[in-house]
Amino acid sequence: MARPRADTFELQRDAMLQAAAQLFAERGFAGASMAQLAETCGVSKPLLYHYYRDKEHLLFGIADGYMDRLIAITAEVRALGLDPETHLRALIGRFMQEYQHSQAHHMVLVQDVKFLASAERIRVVEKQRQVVEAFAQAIARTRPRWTRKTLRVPLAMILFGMINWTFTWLRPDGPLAYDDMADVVTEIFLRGISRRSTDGDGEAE
Amino acid sequence: MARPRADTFELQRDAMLQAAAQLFAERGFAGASMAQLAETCGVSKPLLYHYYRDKEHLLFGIADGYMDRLIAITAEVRALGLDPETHLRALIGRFMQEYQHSQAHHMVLVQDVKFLASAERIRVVEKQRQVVEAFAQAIARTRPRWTRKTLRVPLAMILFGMINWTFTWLRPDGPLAYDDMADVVTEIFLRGISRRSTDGDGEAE
DNA sequence: CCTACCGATCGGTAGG
DNA sequence: CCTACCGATCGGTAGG
Repeated sequence: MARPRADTFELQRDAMLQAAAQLFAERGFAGASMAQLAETCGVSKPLLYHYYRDKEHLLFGIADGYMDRLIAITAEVRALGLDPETHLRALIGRFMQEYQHSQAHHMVLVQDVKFLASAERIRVVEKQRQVVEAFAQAIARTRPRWTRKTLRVPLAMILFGMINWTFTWLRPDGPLAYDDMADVVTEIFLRGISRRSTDGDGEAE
Repeated sequence: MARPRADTFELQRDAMLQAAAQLFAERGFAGASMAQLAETCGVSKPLLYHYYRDKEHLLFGIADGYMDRLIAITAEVRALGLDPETHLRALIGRFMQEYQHSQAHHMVLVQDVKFLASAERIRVVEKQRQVVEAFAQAIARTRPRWTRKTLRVPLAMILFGMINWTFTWLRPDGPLAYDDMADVVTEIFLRGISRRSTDGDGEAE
């Protein structure tokens, strides 16, 4: 009873975060103004500051919340208990599905995290590390015998390159579907890391 | 005799462009100030404006000049007259070598081209299209029989993802050498697109 | 939750 | 009349 508008509060807060993600993605964090954002949201600038302490707090909300979503996906897929190759396929597929609806959030994550203060930036980077680790593990499990330890993370980053770079060219309303892209990427990557490739030492079978 | 300091002029101009690339990469175009740049260069702000009309002109110089460099590399490799697979290997290798020394330029290209006015942005994007086309052609030549037309450019973008994403994680002074990364990427990609993969229609052999 | 403002700094240019 | 360059400050706008 003390806070009858709690639901509305959260909805309003989230709507502002979505609008901020869109604006930051378009103009960059430094290039976007709080006045523009207030206008987009149809509220006054002071009201914006009622929901978020400052501009950077909006940025942190976007990046941190998005990373929580990506970490949740890795956990959901892990809970399915799939065999290694199906597991990796599922990870790639689920991520591409998420990307299709999170273009703004992802662009903010890539280009604007550097504007966060040290403590907040470290929190976000640590969550990114968790996601990379989930992929590195999934990759390693498909080729348990040969993967060189030094290539564990680089292989994951190569895979992330293939799917994350789509933010520069793939459009949700374009001719190539995200699901098809996921299939193509999965095929290329699994074939690419198959027996003996990318590995020259004695651990190979 | 009329312009005895022409050489100095070009050197000074280029030094400013390098410093601007570094600063824009670190703080973003909108987040970097001309005062900071002038200080970094050890010159007055008005002198900066003597060499470059305005802030955006610096940005255009960085992006356009860098694209000229990348286009030149595709032309140099093409002039070698290599067989298809060696040609693609050479392209990847030469690009990774260039990337090792052009981190700032590439980050500016990816994150700040949106700040260019329409005409300048279109000029840069057109040069990017030329580089993508050079890669798409090189890829298609390695698998002349089966590559679906709809995947021509997407395959090139997948390859660019693998090498361009390195700007988010690979360090020139890190444990993994750029040359080794080029080898790993080339291996994965060539294996990945080998016979029948990523293609389900009758054109496959 | 608004109008009305602030200290500071922005990109760009004046006179000399 | 050109270039190369300075100290100081312009009109506007940023985050708050």
